[in-house]
Amino acid sequence: MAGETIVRITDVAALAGVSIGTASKALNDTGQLREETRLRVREAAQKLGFVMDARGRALSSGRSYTVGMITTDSFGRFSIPVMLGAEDVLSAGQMAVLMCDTRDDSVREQHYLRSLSSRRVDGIIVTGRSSDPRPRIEVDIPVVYAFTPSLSPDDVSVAVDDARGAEILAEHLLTIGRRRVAYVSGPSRHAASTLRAGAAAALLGPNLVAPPLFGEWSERWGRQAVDLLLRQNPDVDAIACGSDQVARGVCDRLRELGKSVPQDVAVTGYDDWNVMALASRPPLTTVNLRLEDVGRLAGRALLDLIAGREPASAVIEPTLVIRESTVGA
Amino acid sequence: MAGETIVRITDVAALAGVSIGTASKALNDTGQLREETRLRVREAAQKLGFVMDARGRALSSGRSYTVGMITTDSFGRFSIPVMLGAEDVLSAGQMAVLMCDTRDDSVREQHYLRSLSSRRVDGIIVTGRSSDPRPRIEVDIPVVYAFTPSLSPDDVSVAVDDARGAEILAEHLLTIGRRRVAYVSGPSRHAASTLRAGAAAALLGPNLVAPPLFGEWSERWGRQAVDLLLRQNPDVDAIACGSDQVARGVCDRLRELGKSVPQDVAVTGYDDWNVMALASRPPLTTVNLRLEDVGRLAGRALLDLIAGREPASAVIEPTLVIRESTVGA
DNA sequence: CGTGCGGCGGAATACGTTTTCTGAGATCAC
DNA sequence: GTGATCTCAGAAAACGTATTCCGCCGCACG
Repeated sequence: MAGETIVRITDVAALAGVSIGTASKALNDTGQLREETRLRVREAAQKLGFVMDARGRALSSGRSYTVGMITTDSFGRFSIPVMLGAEDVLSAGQMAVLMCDTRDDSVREQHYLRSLSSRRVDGIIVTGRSSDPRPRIEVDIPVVYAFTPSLSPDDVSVAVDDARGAEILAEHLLTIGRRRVAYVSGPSRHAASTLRAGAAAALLGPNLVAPPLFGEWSERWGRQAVDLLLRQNPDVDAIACGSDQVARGVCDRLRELGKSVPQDVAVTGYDDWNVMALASRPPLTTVNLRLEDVGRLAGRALLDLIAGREPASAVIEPTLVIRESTVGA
Repeated sequence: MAGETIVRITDVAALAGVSIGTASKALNDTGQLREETRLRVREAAQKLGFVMDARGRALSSGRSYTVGMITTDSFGRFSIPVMLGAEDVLSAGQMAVLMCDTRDDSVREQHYLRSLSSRRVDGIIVTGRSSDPRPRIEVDIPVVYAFTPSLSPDDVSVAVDDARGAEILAEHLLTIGRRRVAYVSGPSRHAASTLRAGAAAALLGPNLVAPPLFGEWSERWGRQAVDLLLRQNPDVDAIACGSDQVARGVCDRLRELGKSVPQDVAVTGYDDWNVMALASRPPLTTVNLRLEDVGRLAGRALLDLIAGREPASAVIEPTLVIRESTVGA
């Protein structure tokens, strides 16, 4: 175990009394060998503590068993769960993952693409900060886009269903009997932001008391929005927010004004970011984007692509998470 | 550019009219070649868009130009900045980084160690969730511990100076004239937690109005702690907290009780976690752990180790970040 | 008893580099 | 003009594995 001289497949073959080609076949479950021979080789490998040299394998098989994970997000709040999910299924498939944080810099992106190409990775997963689509990357190996879909419909993307998330929350508010709903969104320049606001508005119809308010992704904006809103619509009975951060600000301000949540006003967030959704008073009803599932699916799709199959793009439906900000404690 | 047939060093050599060995030397700045020859080869490589095949290189040079990054932290709040810093200097050194998230599972850790060993990585960076030391990993290649130091003093570790961070904050509170200070810490089972509380207490001396309070890393605990504290010591004029989360809870509760921060009570956090420190009302004075610097230093240390040099362990001193929770707005 | 066939394992080659060793030519001292 | 010294570049041997043939053996069949 601790006798640390590196053991090659040659050594395994010698101990098992077979040729090195045979040893290779035995260890990889390829070729046609008697079961007994396979076993003998495996035992020899076991005994010697053989770990295959990935370099040799990569060179001769043409497969590096390595994939690149490119993110523009510096491993932020959204890309991390995606990466964890992807890494989970990839490493179960014996793939190693090279991390590439481009920081939204195209020079760095080029650098990483060269590095990955030089390493002959079997494929690439691309993810990022937002669910807005991005330009495709031009390489001739398998690529899967996760969370941040590709603009090109020919690419394989695993996205989240942003509109559906907003609808789920709107339905929930209607279900619990709210009829005077307001929508407090993030910045209008985010496609996801307007998409969600639009979907919610469409579903709420006349139950929406005012046009969606656009601002920023912050608690401060949530607090400001409450003031704006109550001035025009003092009888609002629910506020759907574009993010958990905004929702938390909304809750704080409502409490300060003596309105009780959810009795007077129900509040919903978006994202199920624990540090916001659970710390809020009261904890937030929100939707969970299932980003780990997005990552997992993307990982599987990439494995499929590498194996020569043709996975389809997919859209993951978020799930409703009900907490005390909409249903009485 | 787009004529995508893979180009090998052989092709470069042919175009430059030299042997493949010569081409290799020219591209790697090794051996002795006429400058003109080097140039000729480089131009040929340029023209053909040659990118070196890392597999061949790894096999024949013994260097994979790849390092493993092992974290127990699922890429959490602490490990991420560390990884970004490390990745920054490593990728500048032409190293690729394999990500390995062990999720605190020793089975997964073994799996990753096998994978890294199989890939013949040049070195490993180990990081994690807390600044508490951890057992070393037993491999015979260069390893540097970042943020989470190794228990063994023979290993190279880059750590944060936890005690010093607490002292800096305590000094700051004394400097602004506070003389009745309380300390609200995290869980006592965290070494870092007790270490910081101890260091602050020692420096504050008689200016500490009560023994440190231990609880958990949450806003809720911060709010509870305020109630406990004011019952016994209604005249407290500063509360130092074990984390920004706790401090935010403290601020919220103080405000609810009609105490103004910082006029009545100054509050300090710890970690400079933006989403807490900046969102708090008022924004928190805290210490920044400089985790990216920790990562960068660790990366450089690893490069040194790989190059055969002998870098020393280091401790990074946190910096004070002054905001409105201690100095009047 | 010869022919063909199927199951099994070995030999050889390929993968794309780096690196060491060797030798050809040029330069220099005498 | 001869031998020694240098400068440069090529030939060839690694590195560790996968894979493609090829041939051997034993068996069934005619």
